[in-house]
Amino acid sequence: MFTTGNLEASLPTLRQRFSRASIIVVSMIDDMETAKRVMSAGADGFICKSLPPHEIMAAVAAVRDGDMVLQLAASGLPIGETDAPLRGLTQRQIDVLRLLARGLSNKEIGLRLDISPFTVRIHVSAVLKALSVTTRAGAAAKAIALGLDQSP
Amino acid sequence: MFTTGNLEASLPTLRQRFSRASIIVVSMIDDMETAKRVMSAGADGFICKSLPPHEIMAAVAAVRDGDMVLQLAASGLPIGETDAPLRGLTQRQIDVLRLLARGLSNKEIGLRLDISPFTVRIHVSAVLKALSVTTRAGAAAKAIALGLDQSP
DNA sequence: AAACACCTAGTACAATCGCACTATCTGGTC
DNA sequence: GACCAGATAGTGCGATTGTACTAGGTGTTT
Repeated sequence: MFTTGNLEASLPTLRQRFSRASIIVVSMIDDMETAKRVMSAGADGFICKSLPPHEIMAAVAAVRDGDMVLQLAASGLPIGETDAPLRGLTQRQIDVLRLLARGLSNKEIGLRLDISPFTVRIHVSAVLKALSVTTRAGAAAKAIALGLDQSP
Repeated sequence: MFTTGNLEASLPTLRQRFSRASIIVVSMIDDMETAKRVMSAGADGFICKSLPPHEIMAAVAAVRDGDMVLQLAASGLPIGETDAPLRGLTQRQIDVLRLLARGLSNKEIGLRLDISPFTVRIHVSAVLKALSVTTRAGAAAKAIALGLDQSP
């Protein structure tokens, strides 16, 4: 992500040095001509920063997934809503996540919740998938960010 | 990379949804207070866009490598390292911990810091011992509780 | 020079993790 | 009844983790 101005000159170099990165320009400028020039300079996306956060998020996600995005406030077409990550979690999964975020192993969580460690693994896998992470450290970080570190 | 303004509100969500990404804010605003607020919101770096392109490039590269960068045009001081609220940890251990707390594996951390995964394990073990935990999920939780991913 | 702290890199090993399956039971819905 | 979501429990397997060693390099301190 980037902004225009002097930085426009840096775009080709950026594109070259970080050829595998996604570059999305978020600018206060809401002008199609500027947008196209920026895209030509090597950006994968251009979005006006006056747009609501969830649209910016959607644009970032889209670019990360390989899409090219060019979205101005004047011609703003909606993309999608960002859902709260906790919405998709069941109560049991939250129970597991809370203990996971304290550093407990599957076996320890199982003892605490009085279920088999195998079952804990099922819940942990679901939690990782729901939070879009692949490790429990990442899940713990998100759990803390969501305020799940409080004692039950 | 990002810009301030409305986007500041998007940063926590961005940090959450793209927990493994590096976020560097490039802003026309050249103010320490703003910079610190942005860093607290989840950015890995803040740099004034009036700075010359090569400095911006260097900042981007540094952030990609795991450093935290806070660089204003006015106070030209090059880099504001994360001053350790984590006593007993070396700078390298903090580097590792910060990446660990985002869910990166030892291999990924090694690639990011350009060191062997074996060396990463050494640092991780030291971190776990220093934080009195036995798992990286617990370390991630403590790291966040200690404000590792924030700025004082 | 010697001691110390730190970063680096490797091997070895047990334990755990994460994923992909199958399977049963319950409760709610169409 | 059929269907589905959720919780439970298990096996199998490759990858990862955490610990315990050895070992070389750098830089600082005494």
